[in-house]
Amino acid sequence: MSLRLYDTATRDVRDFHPITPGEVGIYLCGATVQSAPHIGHIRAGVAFDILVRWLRRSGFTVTLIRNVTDIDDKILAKSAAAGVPWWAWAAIYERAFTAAYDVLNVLPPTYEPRATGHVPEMTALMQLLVDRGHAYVSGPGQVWFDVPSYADYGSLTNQRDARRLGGSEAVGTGAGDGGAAGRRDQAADCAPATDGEIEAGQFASVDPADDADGKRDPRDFALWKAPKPGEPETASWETPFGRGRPGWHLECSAMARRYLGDEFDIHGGGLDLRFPHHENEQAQSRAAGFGFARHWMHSAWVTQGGAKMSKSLGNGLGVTEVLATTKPVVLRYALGAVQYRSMLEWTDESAAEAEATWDRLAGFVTRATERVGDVGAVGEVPLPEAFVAALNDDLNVPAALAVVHEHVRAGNTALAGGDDALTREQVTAVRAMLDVLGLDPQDPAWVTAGDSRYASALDSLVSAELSARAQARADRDFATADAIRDRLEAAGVVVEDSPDGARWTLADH
RNA sequence: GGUGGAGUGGCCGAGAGGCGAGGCAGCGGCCUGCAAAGCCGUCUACACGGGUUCGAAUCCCGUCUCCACCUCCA
Repeated sequence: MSLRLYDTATRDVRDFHPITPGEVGIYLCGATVQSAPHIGHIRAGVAFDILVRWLRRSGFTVTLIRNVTDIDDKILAKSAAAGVPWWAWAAIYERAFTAAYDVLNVLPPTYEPRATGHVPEMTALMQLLVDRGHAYVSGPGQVWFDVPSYADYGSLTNQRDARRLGGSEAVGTGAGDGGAAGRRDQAADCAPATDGEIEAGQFASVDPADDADGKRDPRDFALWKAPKPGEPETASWETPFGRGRPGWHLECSAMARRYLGDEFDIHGGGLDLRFPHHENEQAQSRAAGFGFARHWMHSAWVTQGGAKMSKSLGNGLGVTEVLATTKPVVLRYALGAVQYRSMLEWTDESAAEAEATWDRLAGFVTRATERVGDVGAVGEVPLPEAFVAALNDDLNVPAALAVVHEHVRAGNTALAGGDDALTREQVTAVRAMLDVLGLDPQDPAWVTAGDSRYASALDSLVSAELSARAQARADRDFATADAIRDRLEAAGVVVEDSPDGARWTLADH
């Protein structure tokens, strides 16, 4: 059974076959570094990290390009308000994103290009579009993509019929079959009464400067933006079309081509990027003559109270904020445990549940490892068939975790029954599976590095207490034994008795 | 108005025509001096109304509710 992935463009799950056998090129829309990352951003990072890990585990060589948008309207506005150079502002948040990805064990991309470093590539792409009649210059530094000139506009998100705002081309193209024509007519029938209203509402919030700058069709979008009064000199670049800065969409088309070629396998990002960002990217690249992405993947949001977490709503839960009360590995578990196309509701309860479940998984691995010893690297050990099938089915992580839990149960039973061979077998399988999800409890990423002298001193002290407690228990002096346990608990040390004697761990909180 | 998605047990969350996913919480039991951890059992659900079928959570028709995108967003 091979990998099957949902494709946003075709709206179905289908077999994934890379252009070059054995190699996969992925372009992932990364952060616009204008503010600190919230857990929604990181969910996307984790979702695609699981994809990358799974592809690699399946034998593919993966090239992951995740961009950084380090120039845009909000970066300019916020940095100006703060009295900080825009490039310094961008750098602050780029570091914040990198730190968040790292702490959650999101593997670094093969390369992480910045928009500002790719002006030549963007200029070349614009030139190509102008030459082919798909872009026009309305003034110095102001370049637009000509939507009506590109008949296939709207194909990614199926918006063709809806976007009649600028003229008849998009509606009139193609013969279409009877059914499609019927649907169009139906849409047209109920349109006139509300058309004007939609149009007004639709573009009410568009920057007035854009309209004033000679856009021919309301749907046309900026490839290059002329500098606005008051913007810093450093925020614009010289091009044959005049001085200006990149439009949001152009950079991704240009960088994807630079690092992955004219056509590549997978383009990913958050669901909210589908339109207009990805629709526009595809239009630019295909109008320029390139195949661009063959497969589109979009991860769903993290919500709170049913509402999407977003910068504009201001309800984003910062990664730093969450990590104050939640272990990084638990946050990763919580963000990764739901299938990537499902909304993930974040509550205190969901975080607590993730912690309880994680403790069960990690607890087994810890106890089993103490019993049978470290089983070593698990990156190559065979994975249970059901686990493989689950991930091959559009990365069905919940189903894959069900397999993990079955093995944990079998492992716990083996552990309790003293069957070391079986325990070893199960802990190996459990770790191998969790490793694919970036959640191997023995992964160095999750080990809190501390001064080993502290650990060693603490172990000596706790061991002494536990020896005293063991003696008290042997003497059936349970009052003393329990007092020792209570004292340790008050100090944040949790004691668990087992047939092999007492073991201790540090409490989570 | 257009486009896309969702409604599953107390909660989270897979599944997508027949063989009870899994987890969390609760309850009962085993184990334990007591706990903790673990194991076993238990709570048998698919928004609503029709229909198709030997059989529907799953397919079809209709209805209701919710969410998102269409403007910057992961």
